[in-house]
Amino acid sequence: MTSVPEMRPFAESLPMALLQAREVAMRYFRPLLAEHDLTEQQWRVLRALTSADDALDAGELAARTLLLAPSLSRILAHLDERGFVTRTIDPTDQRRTLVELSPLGAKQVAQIAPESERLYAEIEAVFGDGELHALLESLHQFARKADPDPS
Amino acid sequence: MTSVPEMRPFAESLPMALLQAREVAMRYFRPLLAEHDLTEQQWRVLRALTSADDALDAGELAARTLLLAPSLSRILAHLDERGFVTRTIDPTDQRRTLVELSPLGAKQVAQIAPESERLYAEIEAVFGDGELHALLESLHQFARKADPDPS
DNA sequence: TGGAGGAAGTTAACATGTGTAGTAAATTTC
DNA sequence: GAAATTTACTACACATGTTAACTTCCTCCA
Repeated sequence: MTSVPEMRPFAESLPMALLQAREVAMRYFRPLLAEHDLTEQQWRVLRALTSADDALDAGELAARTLLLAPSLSRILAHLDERGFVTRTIDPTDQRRTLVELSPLGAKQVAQIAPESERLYAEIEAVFGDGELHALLESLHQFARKADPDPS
Repeated sequence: MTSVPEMRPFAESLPMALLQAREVAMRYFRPLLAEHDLTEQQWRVLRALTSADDALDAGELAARTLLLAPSLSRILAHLDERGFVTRTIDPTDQRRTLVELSPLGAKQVAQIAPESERLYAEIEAVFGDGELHALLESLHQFARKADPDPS
């Protein structure tokens, strides 16, 4: 009989709790994104570019969207095909690719944003405004303090 | 000029905060899993079976690991090949597949568990024991209260 | 100054995630 | 008791996660 040493209950582990919470949150947004034929990751890219309000190089964009470079590369190819972003080589450093939201891409974001905000407000309402902000603060603090490699 | 309506800053959104926090947490465990040639998802399955301490049907296992049935199906095929789990048809309900941790699988878990617990303790130490428990409690509460479809 | 070493990005290969459709066994319904 | 429904799993298609290899370009220093 191979007995397993004491481990905390699976369902109560931090990684599972985070995954479960994210799953719950994303259930609000998935139908909206599906309506507009956007994956979660594609939306993250459009969102990050909107928030940056300027061109970003691929590395910076990867960091902000928490995507790996190879994934981002493919995603950008798709978004470029659909006309939502433009890619240009940085003239000051030709290794870098500058990514910018196109007018069509901005239009797409503008079309989705209101409904997205409505869903976010729904989450706030259900969970409680104060609780949500406390959770966010706790998450940010965790990311700051626990990051083993704050690159 | 297509102006985008007010949206909360991308980096402060709940889905990104959850993703970022999970990313930070997983950075502790990935090297350990890689050493043992296990993906995150495979480990979730082994962990869930260990925690259950009994055979689970595929549906229940999918629910507990937050995996979709098609993903779980493939993962189980791989774990079966490696001899970590066994799959048998439930004699009392032949629709169901019962999944059980094999002795070899249990041995594998037993080999990883101590180091995993050590890493978990490291996170507790860095972030603070109280803060971590508060965060976990908040995450569980969010999952309970905000789930739009508590199946 | 030019070549070694490093950095940025892409491509490739394989596994998993996600959604849709299909299949088989059990259950329900009439 | 047979058709319709339910339940669980499987098959397939496409997108992403992950690692490694490769290309091109930049930096730096002997």
